Amino acid sequence: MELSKRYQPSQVEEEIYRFWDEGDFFRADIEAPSKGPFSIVIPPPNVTGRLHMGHALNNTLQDIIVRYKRMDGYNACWFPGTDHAGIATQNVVEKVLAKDGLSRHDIGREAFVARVWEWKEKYGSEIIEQLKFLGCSCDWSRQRFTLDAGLSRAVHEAFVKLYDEGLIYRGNYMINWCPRCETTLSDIEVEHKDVDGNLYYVSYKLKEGGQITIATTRPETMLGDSGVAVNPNDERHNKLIGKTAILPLLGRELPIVAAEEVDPEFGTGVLKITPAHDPIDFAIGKRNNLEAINIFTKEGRINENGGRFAGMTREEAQEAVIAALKEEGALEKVVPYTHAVGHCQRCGTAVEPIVSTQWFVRMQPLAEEAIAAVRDGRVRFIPDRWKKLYFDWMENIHDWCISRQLWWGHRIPVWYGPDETPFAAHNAQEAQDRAAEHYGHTVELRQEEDVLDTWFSSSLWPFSVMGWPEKTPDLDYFYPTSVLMTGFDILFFWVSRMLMMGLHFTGQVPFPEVYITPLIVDADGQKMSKSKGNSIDPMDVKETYGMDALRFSLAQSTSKGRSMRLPQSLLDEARNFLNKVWNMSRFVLMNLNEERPELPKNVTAIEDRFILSRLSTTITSIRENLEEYNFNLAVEALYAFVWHDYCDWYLEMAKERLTDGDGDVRGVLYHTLREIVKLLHPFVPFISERLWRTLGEEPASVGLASFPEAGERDLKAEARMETFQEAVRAVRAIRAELSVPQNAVVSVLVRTDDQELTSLIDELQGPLCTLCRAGDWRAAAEISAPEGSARQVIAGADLFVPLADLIDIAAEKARIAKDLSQVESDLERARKTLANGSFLNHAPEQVVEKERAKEQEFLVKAERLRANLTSLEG
RNA sequence: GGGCGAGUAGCUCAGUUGGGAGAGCAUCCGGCUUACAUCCGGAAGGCCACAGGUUCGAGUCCUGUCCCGCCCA
Repeated sequence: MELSKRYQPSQVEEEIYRFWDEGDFFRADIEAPSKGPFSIVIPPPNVTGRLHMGHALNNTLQDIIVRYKRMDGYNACWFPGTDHAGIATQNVVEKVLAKDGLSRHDIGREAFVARVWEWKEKYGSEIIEQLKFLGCSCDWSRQRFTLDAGLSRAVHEAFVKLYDEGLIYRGNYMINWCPRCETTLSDIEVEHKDVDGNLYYVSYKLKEGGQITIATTRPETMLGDSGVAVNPNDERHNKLIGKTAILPLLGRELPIVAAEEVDPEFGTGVLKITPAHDPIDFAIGKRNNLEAINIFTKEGRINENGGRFAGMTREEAQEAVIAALKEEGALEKVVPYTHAVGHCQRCGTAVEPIVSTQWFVRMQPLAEEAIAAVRDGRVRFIPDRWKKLYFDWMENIHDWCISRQLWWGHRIPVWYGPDETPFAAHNAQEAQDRAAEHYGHTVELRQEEDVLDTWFSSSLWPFSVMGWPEKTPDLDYFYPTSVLMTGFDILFFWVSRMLMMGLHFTGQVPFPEVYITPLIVDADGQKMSKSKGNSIDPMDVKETYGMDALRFSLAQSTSKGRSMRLPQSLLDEARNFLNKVWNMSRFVLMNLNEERPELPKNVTAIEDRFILSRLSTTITSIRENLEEYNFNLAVEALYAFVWHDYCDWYLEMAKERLTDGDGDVRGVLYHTLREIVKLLHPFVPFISERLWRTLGEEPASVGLASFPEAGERDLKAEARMETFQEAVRAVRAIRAELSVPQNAVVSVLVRTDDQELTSLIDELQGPLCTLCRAGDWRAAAEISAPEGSARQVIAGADLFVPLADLIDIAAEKARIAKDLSQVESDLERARKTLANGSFLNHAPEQVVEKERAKEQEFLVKAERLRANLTSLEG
């Protein structure tokens, strides 16, 4: 297989994508011999979703870990699937219907749900295809959907069990209502945003004579007022307690009650009480037996309780009420005021708090165990700090409103008898049986209309995907999963609930580790979102850079901060790197032809020992950093090794040996390349797979090859190589800074009495000459600088490059003077440190020794530089 | 109002027990040295936000301030 001169990702990715699809390489076999199970469940994306950067990041990181573990000998299984996403999916299909001028009510529940399924079958796999484009090595044979039959069973089982245990109840409470989606929302589905509004000061007459002034941001809600409250400690107003105010416009009588919740600092210190539409008012109303008057229809319009305002939207009602108050002379003043308003996370509509009968999960008993699991270390958060946020939320948890007035979702498995007694059951028959037992005879039952919050089924995901409540081999083998990787935005929605449900239903934590990914933000530090128009589409990046480049960039910028950016320069860098990888492979293969040499048993050449040692260091670094989820550090180690150690130095040194027919170099070159391809694979699966196939190695997919193991380090060789590099760089610097013509061949004289250095120069004569275009390098103790030489001081030696008339003496003097001043300031700092008595007394011995050595080094270097300078004077 | 995260080279960021400030991109200089110009070689660039404190020694630890972002109320 020939390699093109440039790496062209689109061709390669398409080819490899098909290869994986046909090869079915990611299917886990629980019977296969391995180091043991390793499993991850995917955060199931919405069926309506399209891949965004958050998905790309999250799934790239999961894939890196899964591929690494699979290569490292674990029986790795990544469970994929999608989420039925109640509101989002229902909205999508309603929009489709709307094009034909239809609403879901026009076609009815059954037909509507059928339409949604149709839609799902047709379009619901787009995001899965995109995950495949991204290179995700999920076990597609185990793909699930939160609304499929198996998962529905899990939901019914969980619901009935919680109900029977008294952990699910039905009750009339304040909930959040989205008038656009026409459903309840849980607390965390409401986003609070500051809104510029007004504070309206309204005058209420007192029945006993006189008046009071009440400030409110929402005058239209006064239509539902049933009381007035003041703080009992507020000297200005507490004498009003027990009196009666008269509601303007409607003339309703409002008892004035005492409530500690009233903030005397806010407005006038007098609060109007609308128990049906404010959580605080609800509590105050309940304590004082005030009527909760609902004034809204489910579409968010004023209902019959609003008298002449009935039928108006909230906005219209506000305007009309203000106008009427003005007319009545009850509006005292209007002051601009900014306040927080809850909005539907899904559609952005302002949420209406209303009192309504809904289904709830009693959270506290569930939370306790889940808190304990994190506290005692059964679950670890990475980064660790996230557990604080988790505790804060879990310790102040509220009951979870799980009923949704939607048609798309798990219909609540509750049936009502003729007297509204609820029977929770796995199915209609069981409900009949339970009802019959209750009533003593068969009755007609009516199933609850509402469906469950989508997150209810998601909370069961880590075990429901494995077949729970059945006792399946998968569940037995892969549960608990090994790690959960997701963004912090669903820490409450999903992670904490999975912990609670996992512990409750399986008695085990669903995952011992939770790795929280950073959030991708734009150049201004803003969250990427479709509505802001500041998001980058991964599919566009696929076209321009390829998915490997995207994955590489994402991994490279994934540190342990809370947010990360993805600048284009990073994508450029990744693309360049992959092109480099491509070309270095091409170079090696061109030189080897069909040969695939073994690594020699004993290598002797310094550069061979060096590259193998550095390879070991790199392997260790990648392994350690992946174990700790330090993706950026793993990538950095790999990048530096491949580009700098292997390409810049080893390959360059190998060139001459290849033409000389050296045997060792071929083996080392090829061995290292093969190891690099394997190391690359978790990060950039497409290009590495392509290269692996070109190498013709076994097994068929590099993803099934074993991950490299680190060998011994050879510090001696690394040190000698470092000296070599310093020498080469010194001559290159001379050439560049003194503008020695590119094609001029120079000689290098090294004055040193260091035997090792002398032998090193002898041994590496060839590469020394090649790498800095020298005719020869000569080392001896007795060497004096020829007339017109450039000079450079390296560790343990003076280096002279005779340039005769090519040399610009002034430039050379300036060059040396600059070095000298640098060394002198280093020397001075070292001297100062060592002159400090407390340093000598307090610092550890090694540190002092190190400082002494530095002083000596600088001293020698300065001396030599000065000598070089004076010799140029003459 | 409370909490969390960030502030290091022009840009994006590394810097994990406190001991001579790093990378990539961008910039400047020189090169089509045939694996790669998505490249090669060289150079320049930083009171590590600010002010205190601990320490022989602080980018790193403590306190406060400023600015930005996010979450919660």
